[in-house]
Amino acid sequence: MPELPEVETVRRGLEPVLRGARLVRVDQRRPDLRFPLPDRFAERLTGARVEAVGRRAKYLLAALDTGETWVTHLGMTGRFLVQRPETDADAPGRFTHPAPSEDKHTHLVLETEAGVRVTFFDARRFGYMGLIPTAALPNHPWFAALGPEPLGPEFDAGRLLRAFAGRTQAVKTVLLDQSVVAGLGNIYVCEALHRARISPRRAAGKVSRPAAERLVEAVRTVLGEAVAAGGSTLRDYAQADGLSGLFQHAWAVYGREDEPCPRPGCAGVVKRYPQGGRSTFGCSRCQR
DNA sequence: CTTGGGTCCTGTGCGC
DNA sequence: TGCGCACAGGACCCAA
Repeated sequence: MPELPEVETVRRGLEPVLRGARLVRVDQRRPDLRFPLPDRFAERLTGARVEAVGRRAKYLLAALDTGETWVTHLGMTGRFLVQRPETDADAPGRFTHPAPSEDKHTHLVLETEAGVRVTFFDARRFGYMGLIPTAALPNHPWFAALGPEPLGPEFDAGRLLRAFAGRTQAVKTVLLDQSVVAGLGNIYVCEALHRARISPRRAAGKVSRPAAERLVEAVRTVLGEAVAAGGSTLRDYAQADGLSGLFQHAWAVYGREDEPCPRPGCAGVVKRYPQGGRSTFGCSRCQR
């Protein structure tokens, strides 16, 4: 999936066109994504004005003037496409995806009063959406157990150590638990652990305080740099404007099996191995 | 309680 | 060229 940097990048792409915009047309193409869409979903969106476009963990939040928030999780392959008619006419072929109306993976098409079209695609349909009373968001099951935002002030070594305490599970696996810290996924966990020189296989409960401090710093740096680069562009992911993020070129270990470890002075090689059914990338030389 | 494994769904890229 | 299989950013659910 899009992890935190990709979701934040999508948020930044949607905000200029959705904030303050009234939704005048909503075309819902199917009754469900990963889960059933809300009852009368299109009707409840139609006519609403978007007051703010936010993000919590990997969730996009569009607060509506109806008192509800339209919540989207992109899953693995969910994408938004923004089309401004005047821009598209000047830049044909800018979008790598087929025209929304022709694509079988187009599930939702919105149009704002200003004539901007926002299309949601999701080939694998692991994504999901909800319409939740804004006041009830913090108590909703999707949000109630989420851990701190990794780029926010609540994420620090003390809190991380408390979450790790007593856990024998590998630190890599624990970091993917959204209740420990919210927003990391497979790529950025591998990147952060490499930067912090911690083995993905180390038991979470055996991470020392200095290592936890390095880890907090590494998570912040990796995510911050990725956000600044517009996220990583993966096979099924593009920014809301159809352009590419650049961070995939900055990956130190992810997708770099058998390449030399990029850490200066380290003679190791990047290895790939499964953990919990997913691929981990790391250097066995400098990560302990 | 934690932990591991299967599950949802489709597309792509590889070896044969 | 076709076929089967492994694998892909997530996270829920259940059994042990």
